[in-house]
Amino acid sequence: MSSIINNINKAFDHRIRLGIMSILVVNEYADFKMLKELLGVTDGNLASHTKALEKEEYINVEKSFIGRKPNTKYYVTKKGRDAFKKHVEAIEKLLNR
Amino acid sequence: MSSIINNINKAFDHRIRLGIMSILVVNEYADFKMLKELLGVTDGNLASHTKALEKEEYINVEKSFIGRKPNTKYYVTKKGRDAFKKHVEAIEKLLNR
DNA sequence: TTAAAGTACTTTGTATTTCAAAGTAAATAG
DNA sequence: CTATTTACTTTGAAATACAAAGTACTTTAA
Repeated sequence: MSSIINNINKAFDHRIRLGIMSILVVNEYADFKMLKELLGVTDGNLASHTKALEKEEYINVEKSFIGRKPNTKYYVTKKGRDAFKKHVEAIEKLLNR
Repeated sequence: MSSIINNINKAFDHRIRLGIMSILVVNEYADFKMLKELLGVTDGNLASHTKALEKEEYINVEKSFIGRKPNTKYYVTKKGRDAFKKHVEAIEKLLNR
């Protein structure tokens, strides 16, 4: 049952989602445009990765209008922050065996 | 062109391949059974991930018989070791921003 | 001695995931 | 106005992940 990769969270086991989380844990929030630019990904690709994290309740999404333009903000949840911490620890443990 | 996830190597961006590499960089070699047990994966799954790393020339494969039983040993290549080092540094950089 | 179970993989096919292109809708620029 | 840009969402094909089944033996044990 227990293996050396057991505590690596599948939800974070992709560079784009790892990037999203590492941005959100230090920034409190980021909007679609900011994530897109920092990560250098296409729109559709980013949307599907944020959706996956949202589904797990690791981030939440707040839609509003800034002036008359739509704006989507992403926040990490408590659950997400905790899970990410465990994930990072698991990676570090794996790499420093 | 350059983003915060740019130096993360797609070939290592999966927990199983990350696990395989982290085993191989410290052990010089591991056989199929050892990898399977350490990682807790199914046979077919392990085979496809080792094949992916082999294709990139990050590991090489040596088939022989131990007694009368087939045995497959995996070694990390120089190229693999270098690429993995860069990958690990990229992850660490990302996580400690 | 032969049947059953185990070992060490490989092959196959489906399910899931990833991704970019195209689509939508409103804003701003010319 | 019309054209382009911004800010996303939807769609569907392609790639990937995965387990189950298959192959080719070897070992156990009745």
